[in-house]
Amino acid sequence: MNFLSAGPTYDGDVTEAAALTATPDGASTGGPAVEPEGPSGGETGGVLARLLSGRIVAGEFRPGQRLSEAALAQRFSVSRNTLREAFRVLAEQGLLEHVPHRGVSVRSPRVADVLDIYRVRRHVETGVLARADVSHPAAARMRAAVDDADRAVEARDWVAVGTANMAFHEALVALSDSPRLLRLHRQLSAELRLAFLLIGDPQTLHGRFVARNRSVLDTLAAEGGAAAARELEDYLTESERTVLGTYARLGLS
Amino acid sequence: MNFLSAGPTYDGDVTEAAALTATPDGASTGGPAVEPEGPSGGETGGVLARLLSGRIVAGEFRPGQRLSEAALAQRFSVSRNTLREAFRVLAEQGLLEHVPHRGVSVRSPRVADVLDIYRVRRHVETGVLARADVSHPAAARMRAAVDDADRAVEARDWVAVGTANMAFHEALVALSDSPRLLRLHRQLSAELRLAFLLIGDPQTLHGRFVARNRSVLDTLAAEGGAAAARELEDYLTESERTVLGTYARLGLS
DNA sequence: TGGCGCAGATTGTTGAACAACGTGTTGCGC
DNA sequence: GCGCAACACGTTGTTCAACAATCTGCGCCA
Repeated sequence: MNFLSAGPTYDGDVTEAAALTATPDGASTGGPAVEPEGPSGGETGGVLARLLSGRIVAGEFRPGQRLSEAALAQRFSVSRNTLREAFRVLAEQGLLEHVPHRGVSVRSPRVADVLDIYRVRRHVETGVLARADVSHPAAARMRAAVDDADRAVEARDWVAVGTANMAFHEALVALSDSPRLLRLHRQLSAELRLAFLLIGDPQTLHGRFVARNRSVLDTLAAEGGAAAARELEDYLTESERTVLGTYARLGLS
Repeated sequence: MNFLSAGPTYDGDVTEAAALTATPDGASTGGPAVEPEGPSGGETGGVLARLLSGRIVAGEFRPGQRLSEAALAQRFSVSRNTLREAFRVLAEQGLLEHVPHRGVSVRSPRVADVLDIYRVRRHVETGVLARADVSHPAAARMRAAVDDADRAVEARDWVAVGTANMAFHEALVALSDSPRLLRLHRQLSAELRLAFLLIGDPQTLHGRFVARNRSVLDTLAAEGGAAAARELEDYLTESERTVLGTYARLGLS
């Protein structure tokens, strides 16, 4: 049976061609950060990759889910070839998994991936923080993210809490003024978000660490980068333990 | 004038279809490293990307050179669509630069890129070294790379010196057991090699630091990771200064 | 029950075609 | 002669249809 010809099977729009005419979302949180990089452009391939990336981390395609070339090509009104170019980009970024004659699926991070992601995050974030300059513009963005998170917690808006949390850590890495570290961190965040999608429950995962963000920031201002880095390391390790615990409880990987 | 129709203009083979049937080269230096990752597979797209990657870092395509889709597709006997998939992979890795309606060209690192690459290298390599375990298998690979480099210096084989030098640093990062750090480092090395190709002169760039590799390794064994990390940091900074000096002398970027 | 083979579906890749965009050139007016 | 617009050409962006190769699920037979 060919389910491609059955139009009414879809839950959403039949096609989403309009989504490709404009940039899907800001992708980044803050204003004019470092970012002189990126595969940006105006052509469909790059736009499609960013669009898909946003949909994936938003949970529209769940971890492990297979993405059919024919179905998605029709859904976004692009050719299979153009879609495959976007697939290659996202596979290279670690969001999709490509198995040669079996197509692509949304990456489903294993325990080993979670361990590695947190190891690199600790490595990068503590290193950046230890060398950080408190007067760097990104420090103000960290402060703003903490304030946003507080407001979101008060409003019980856990999605906004998660967004503010990610903005905090991204601003933290932006302290380094390194486009490559920032890019690496974005990819790690995206991968980690897949792990969060896999285990669900954004409240406990994000909500618990809002106060600690503020604490790290205060320590940075009061005692300097080294002390803040030590605090951040403990914080990240505890976060890792929470995620791994949930993995174990759910019997994953 | 269309130089595509002029067959005898080529210096090499007219087509290189045979190059796609087998893996081009080991890509990695050592044996079974960490590497559970990678867009590997058996299909042409992935093989082609690795093949092109090897050619680029080997200097067959020079930094800044434009890569015509039609010409390369014919040269490697693949379709433009397949070639474009490989282009997207390599652009994502930072080896190629993609400008929307102007095609791809080999990335030509600017001073800002060199600064950033060395910053991240220092960040990663010193961090790994500081936490390193001397009994890790990768330490033996570091030792082997140092020995190889010595032999290559004696034989005045500067290409082999460069290879051994890169093997040393890759083994160093492998001490972390982190696939993501290793992957990041490989990309940084590839980008840095583009900078070396841009300024030429591999002898002074690689040959000067062979002895220091051994020294770092000895310090690691004798005094531990922290001391070795400090030494490596100085070493990398001096290497950076050499590269930037050459950039300035040549009036680049 | 357990393996075999077959049919259907999906991916991998190709070639041709056309639209869209950049670039260099020609020719015009000043 | 010089600046500038129109044009022609080459290249990239994208689509479509087709076919080979591979995977998957199912029925069949022993």
